Amino acid sequence: MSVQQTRPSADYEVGKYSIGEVAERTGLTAHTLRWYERIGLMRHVSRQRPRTGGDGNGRGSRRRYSDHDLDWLEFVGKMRLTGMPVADMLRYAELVRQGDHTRRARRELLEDHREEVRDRISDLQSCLLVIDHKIETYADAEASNDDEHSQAG
Amino acid sequence: MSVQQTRPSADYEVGKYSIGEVAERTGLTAHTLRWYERIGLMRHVSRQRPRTGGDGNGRGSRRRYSDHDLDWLEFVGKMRLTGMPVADMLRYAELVRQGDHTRRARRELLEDHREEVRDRISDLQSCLLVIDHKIETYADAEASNDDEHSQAG
DNA sequence: TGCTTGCTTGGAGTGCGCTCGAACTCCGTA
DNA sequence: TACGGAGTTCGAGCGCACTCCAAGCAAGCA
Repeated sequence: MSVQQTRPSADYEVGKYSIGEVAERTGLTAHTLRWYERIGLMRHVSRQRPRTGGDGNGRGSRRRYSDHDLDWLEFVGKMRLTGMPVADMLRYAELVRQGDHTRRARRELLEDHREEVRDRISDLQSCLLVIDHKIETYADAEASNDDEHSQAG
Repeated sequence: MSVQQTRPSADYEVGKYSIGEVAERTGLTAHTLRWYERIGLMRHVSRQRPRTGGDGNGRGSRRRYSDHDLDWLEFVGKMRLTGMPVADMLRYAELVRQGDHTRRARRELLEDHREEVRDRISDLQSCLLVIDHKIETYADAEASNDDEHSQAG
């Protein structure tokens, strides 16, 4: 679940999972996984070289996702769930690729996003109160079997 | 703020506000207000009859929004903010138009939506923890000036 | 050898919620 | 009477985040 800075296991970067398996695990479609790679939201996923030769990059070569890839996808999934635009995630991904000296920028990006998420939560909570109130009003009206004729509602 | 079943004031339904005023008050654009009406998300807004005659419905007649319209727009705004799809709000609006016998259906629709909002809030809260954790990790790394070379992060 | 299943590519298409444009009308002020 | 500004209509266009398609490749199995 965690996206860590280092990994104990040596095969953390080894391609193990087909696109189908990853789709199933992440809930994303294979289409979306390929699209993420195409737009640069994921680094280039390693390919399985076909037995019939070639360098593993021609048509017909297959993606093999590593645990590292899965961790990244999980993180991306969380960010998407919080409504971070793909463009911002791309920016973050680029910072990661640029190396350690971008850590401060990444942290600031996340801090800005955290503020947005907090705002969003409080928006939702205040809307929830409105919904609760309205449901209560309906429940009361049903209970008392009244039949007033307002259009508001 | 409230969308009530009845209103004390007799002019609650009287058209008072131009589309520009309503746009300013609600934060929606005039385009969006007209679009809401077109798709049926608002009842037909009353029109100001031009002095040169006509029935007030030709090209050039102007919308006049009432307080009732503003209340409805505010409610719609809340629902939009919580991510209710326009199609669902349309369904709700149609139920309102159909009259009091649809109150139960409306309540159920709102209850379903409330569940979604609650789920959304808890999603956001759990994502917030992940973001917090990640920011902390970055802050620690910055504080200790370390320079490990992982790609994850 | 053929068949099926799963994968590959680049590019086109989709659904949502607006957003904008063109051409026109009305109203108030000079 | 002219002009600017706000409003009208219908319909086309846009940005986002996918989603799908056509044509072809690869591997397993009968």
